[in-house]
Parts: sequence; C-alpha cells; structure tokens
Amino acid sequence: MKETAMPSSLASEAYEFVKQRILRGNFTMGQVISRRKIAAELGMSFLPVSEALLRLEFEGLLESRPRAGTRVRIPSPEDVRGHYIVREALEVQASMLFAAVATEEDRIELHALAARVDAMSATNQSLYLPAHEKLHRRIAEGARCPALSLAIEKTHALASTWFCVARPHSDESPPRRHSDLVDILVAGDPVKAAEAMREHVRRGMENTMKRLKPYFQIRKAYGKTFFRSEKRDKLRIILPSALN
Amino acid sequence: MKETAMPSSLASEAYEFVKQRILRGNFTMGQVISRRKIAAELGMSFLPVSEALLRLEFEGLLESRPRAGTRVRIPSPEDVRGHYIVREALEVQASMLFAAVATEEDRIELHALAARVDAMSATNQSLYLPAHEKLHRRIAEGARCPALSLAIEKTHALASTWFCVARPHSDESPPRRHSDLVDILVAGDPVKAAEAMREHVRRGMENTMKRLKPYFQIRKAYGKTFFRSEKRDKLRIILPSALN
DNA sequence: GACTCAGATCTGTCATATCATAAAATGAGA
DNA sequence: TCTCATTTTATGATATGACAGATCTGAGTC
Repeated sequence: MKETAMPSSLASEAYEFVKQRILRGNFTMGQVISRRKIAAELGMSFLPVSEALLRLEFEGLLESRPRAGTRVRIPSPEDVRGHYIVREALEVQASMLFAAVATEEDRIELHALAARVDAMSATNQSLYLPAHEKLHRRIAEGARCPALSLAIEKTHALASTWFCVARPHSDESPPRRHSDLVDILVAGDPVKAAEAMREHVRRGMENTMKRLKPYFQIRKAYGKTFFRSEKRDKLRIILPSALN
Repeated sequence: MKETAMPSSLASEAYEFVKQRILRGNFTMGQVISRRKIAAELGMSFLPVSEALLRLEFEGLLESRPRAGTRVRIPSPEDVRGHYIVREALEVQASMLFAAVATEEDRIELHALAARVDAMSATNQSLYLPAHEKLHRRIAEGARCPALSLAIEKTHALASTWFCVARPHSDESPPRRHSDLVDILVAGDPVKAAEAMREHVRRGMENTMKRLKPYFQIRKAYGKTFFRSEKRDKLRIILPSALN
C-alpha cells in the first residue's frame, strides 16, 4: 500500500484513497461516505474530496442524492444485467482483436495466467480476483487498443466492488474454465474467440446474480433514503436475509 | 433552445450550457474555455462551472492541464480509432439484441427513420446528424438494455463534436446505406445483424478519419500548450491546412 | 410497544478568497 | 526584426464559510 508516487493533486490522492477502500471492502455496499471526515482524515479540505467522489460516482462506484449523502452503490438486478451486457460487448471485441493481432509473447503469457487463475479459483480466494483481472487486462492489451482497454478496466472496477462481499460460490466451476477460454483465444480465429468469450462473460453474470441476490433486497429496503446511522444494520437483520 | 425544466443544480445548468455550445460548434476544437467567464455569463460562481467542465472532461469532450486551462478536445488518430472500436463493440451488441428482442413497433419505426436519414444525407445537412443519432438511439432502445443505451449515447456525444467541423464529404455514400442496414436488423437474425452493423460502423470510422485529417495536424501544432489568445489562429494559417 | 414532531446534526451546494503556476505581454538588447 | 528574460495577467487548485435541505434524536403522545 504505497502512495502512488506524487499524486500532484489532492483530488487524485483522495480518489485513490476512497477507491482502494471500496475495492478492499473497507467501505461496504450502502455505507454512507462523509466527505468531511475523509477530508479530515487526509488532512485536506473537503473540496478535493468532493471532486474525487464525483468521479467515483461517474464511474458507478458511488451514488448520491443532493443533500442527503453519498454511499457505496447497491446494485439492482437491472444494474448487474446492464453491466454484463456492456462488458460482454467490450470483451468480445477485445477477444476478437486479440485473436487477430496479439503477438506471440501475448499468447504465451496468457496461457500462464489462465493456468494460475484456474488454480487459485479452487484454493486461494484472496489472490483470485487480482489474477482474474490481470488476465482480462492482458487480453485487452493484446488487442492493441488503449481506449478499449480503458473501457474494460472501468467496468471491471465496478464489478470488483460486488465481489468484496460474501462468497458463497465454490459452485463447481469447471477446473479449466479460463484455460479453455484462452486456448481458443490464442488459436487465432476471431469468430470462435468471440463466441468463447461471450459464453464466458455470460457465465460470469449468472454467477454474480446468484451472489448478489441477498443484496437486491437490501437495496429495496434502503429505498431512496441515505441512512447515516446504524439503522441500516437493523434493516439488515430484519430482512428475510439468507445473507449467508 | 429551452432550459431543460428546473436544473435543480447550478452545476447541471452549466453542464448543459457548455455541452450545447460544444455540440453546436459555438466552441471550436482546441478553443480554450474560461471557467470564470462562463460563470459570469451564467451569473454563478465558477465552482459549479468547474464541476460541469470536470464532467465533460470525463466524457471526453474536453481536456485540461492543471494550471494551464481547459479546451475542447482535439482528437488524435488513435483517439478516433479507439472511439470507433469501442463504439463498434457496443453497437454490434445492441443490433444483436435488437434483432432478437425488439417489438414489432420498434422494427416498423426503424424503417421509417432509416428512410429519413438516407434522404437527408443527400439534401439536408443540418438535420442529418440529429436524425442519424435518433436512428442509432432507437436501435439501442430496442435492445431493451438501458445501460447499453447510455453507453452508446455517451460515445455519440463525443463523436458529434467531430462533425461540427467542415463537411467535405458528400462522398458517394450509397443512397440506401441506412435502409439496407435496418432491413437486416429487422429481419431478426442476430448474427447477420451484428455483421451488418460492424460493417456500418467501420465505414463511419473511415469517413471520420478523412474529415478529421486536417485537425490531426492542428493537434500536433498545438502540442501541450493551451493558447489563450489568438496565436492559435496564426497557427491555423501557417499549417499546410487544406482546411477547406 | 408504535407514532408524531420539533430541534440538533450532518449533508451537499455554492460563494468568496488565496495561492502556485502557465501563458501573455512587455521591453531591453542583438 | 528577432531573441530572451522579465513582469503581468489568467488559470486551475484549494481553503473556508454560509446556507438549505435531509437525516437523526429524543421527548411526548397514544
């Protein structure tokens, strides 16, 4: 956890700070974030913090209401579906380009990454997510289109917040789920690559939908009000909540 | 040109104001925008204006450097290519979904829109762009995925700024360019729909590349400095500039 | 217990002021 | 006319404070 060199701007420092806390799960879904407290914690005014939160809101990690507060976004089923449809579009495009233009080094590295991801999906949970993201990032980079990589990276950041929660999965995902995908990508046929990636992303959506199901109810219970106190915890208990 | 109801926030008012001026070409590419002047013009502080410009920067319409200024973004060839690759990904996805799930009304309306667009591509230049955008928006809406529609809409806003400039086109685009596309979309075969849309977007990219070629040189001449005075106009003359 | 309602507290929005830096304007020297 | 260093002006970044509105708290009521 190092300061990313010289942020050169308090706003970007605050941005990284809050983003990391969300991605690590220190801020839980639905939790209200206080600009002033974070500003005090970082020793700055709350204006650069506001700019940072605004940016995170654009990226879909936060949601806010004018004078009520800002909280970590709680997704609705439509959010998840929409997210995965956009993501499918982008990743299919990336995998087609990868199959067509990736270098030999790209393809070799991808094989190694896929093997690592598949291995960790069964054993090491905490390292699985970063490895999985790296795999997809490499595919995007192999497509040789920075704009596409950037768009994909943004969608991944959003989805990451959904995985910092309970992981009841261990659903028998095939042991070579990612290796099989990569095998097709490196083979070099864009159409087959697209097909494989499309299937891959769709599986991901089904998985996420299952995991997030309890939280959909929480979203409904919260409604439009931004609870600042612990009332939210009470709601969590009241809910039908098969949270685990 | 109506105020969109009650903006409820000065920042969003400034956002709409600046965005419209960019899209209408009142702000030309590379022109530096002064937060303070706009704030004065709108009778507000420059803080809400800053928030608006920040948002437009996220959307790719503006670019800024820390204490130099904020200007309407001048695209590089890589920008255009990246934009169209992302756009291709999204629109192909939309057209596949449209072919699969659009209602009968959707398909009927699309036919009419396509005919209108093709008609105006030859005659009415000023109405062509809005009609063209509406056509693509309807396709996205027919896909029944708000998130996808939103993503596409954002990419269109960016591209629109590129068309407020010289239109040397009138390149013999086939008279039924959009009608042919729509014919395939409404037929209902997702694979063929995807194919047709992919081809359509690629044509669009080639077109845009041709139009923007002169501006690529301007971008190089500008470099990283944000000219606030008229020196920029001199540069424009100096350039090889077959601007018209 | 549940419900209401007035104050206290916190929130985001916005205005104003200061500061370091980038670009412009100026002017002396070739 | 050109170049280069200087000053001047303009810009974005940030701090601070005021304000309206949302949420919270707690006493009072049933």
